[in-house]
Amino acid sequence: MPRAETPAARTALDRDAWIEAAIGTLAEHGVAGVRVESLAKSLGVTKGSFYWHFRDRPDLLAAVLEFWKQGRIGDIVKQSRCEPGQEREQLNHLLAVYSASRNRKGIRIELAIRDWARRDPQAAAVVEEVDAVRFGCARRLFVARGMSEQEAATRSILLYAYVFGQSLMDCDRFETDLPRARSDIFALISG
Amino acid sequence: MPRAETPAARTALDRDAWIEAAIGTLAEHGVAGVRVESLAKSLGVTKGSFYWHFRDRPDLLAAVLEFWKQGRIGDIVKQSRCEPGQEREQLNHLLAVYSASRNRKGIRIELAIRDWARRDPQAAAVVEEVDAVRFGCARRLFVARGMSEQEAATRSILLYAYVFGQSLMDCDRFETDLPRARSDIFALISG
DNA sequence: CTGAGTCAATACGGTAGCGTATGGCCGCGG
DNA sequence: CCGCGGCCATACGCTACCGTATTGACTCAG
Repeated sequence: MPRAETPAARTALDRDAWIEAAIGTLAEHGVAGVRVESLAKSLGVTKGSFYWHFRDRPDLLAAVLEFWKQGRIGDIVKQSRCEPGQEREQLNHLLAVYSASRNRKGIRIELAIRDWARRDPQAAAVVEEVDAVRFGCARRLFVARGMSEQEAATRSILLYAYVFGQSLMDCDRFETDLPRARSDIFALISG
Repeated sequence: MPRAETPAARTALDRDAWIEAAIGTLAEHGVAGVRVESLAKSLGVTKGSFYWHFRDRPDLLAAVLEFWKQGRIGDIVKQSRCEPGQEREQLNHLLAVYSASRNRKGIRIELAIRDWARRDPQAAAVVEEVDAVRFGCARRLFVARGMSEQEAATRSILLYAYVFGQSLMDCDRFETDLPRARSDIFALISG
């Protein structure tokens, strides 16, 4: 089976393979768990390959952060764009999409990166950027519904705090009628 | 300076010293960061001492979990006890006490343990126990204010999700008038 | 056909951490 | 004063990593 890609494209692709593998183990074991040799084994190669594509481990981690940042920013602007008048539905959509029940993998990645950010300034900067964009998107939706800037900001904080906080807990344990609880909570947050 | 303790008391004390040191680095570097040799160095001894007091590293980590569990359960029942009629104030008190602005250290420990719990069943079980007790306390306060079991449960979920979620974010970046935002949020959650 | 470029395997030295084994030191009961 | 148990130090072997250096295989252009 011949390779269809040009050499340049192959290089780029392989970097991405490493990055995606890294994100996988990041989600499962945290930053401390992404190690070049175990990554190599999971990819079926040796680290000889790794040090071809990356200068060193920090280089890979920086690439992971960049990859994640682009993905998250792209996602939030897509998920929060809506027709005028549909803002409330769109907010509900946001809550659903970012909740832990769907999107388990994404949540795990998110939590791993936020944990990482607590110790690494690079990661912290990326998380801050992503948060700022998300916050702006939510705020815009609230304002479009006629709320004051103040109230929009407050509700946006509550919204994201709730989303991330929920992902830290196992709500299923406490509430049997979770769908109803969620819709009640949505009503509280969204006004 | 002679030691006043009996040998038995000394042993117990030393175990606690290791546990507290472990919790310190747990807060700073996560579970992966608590290593017996670096812990020993920070305590001014060698690991020869460690393996006297603990069977191995997992033994220490289990002790850390137990210590934390007892502390958290004791704390929440204390913080949520109140005179009849004071329930709303007590809920506000809870929000204040568990928010990140005060209690930084506690929050860091909490987050580190929750991150740990995502990969370790032992830790997960402890977190679940603590969460259940906390949830029960909050629910009781809401019910005492005359809410239905259903609504009390829903608001309790929102309350804790907000508290933990907020500790994951740097809200200061988004909102200049944070005190006002907080009191607005409290009003939304607490009804 | 050959030389350059791409990607990976292998082998190496170095560090950090775990757990064990063993040997001291020191205080206390006999 | 002796011995013993509580507490710690030292030394060791082992594994898991990191990063480098070297070499090899395979591909293409000229």
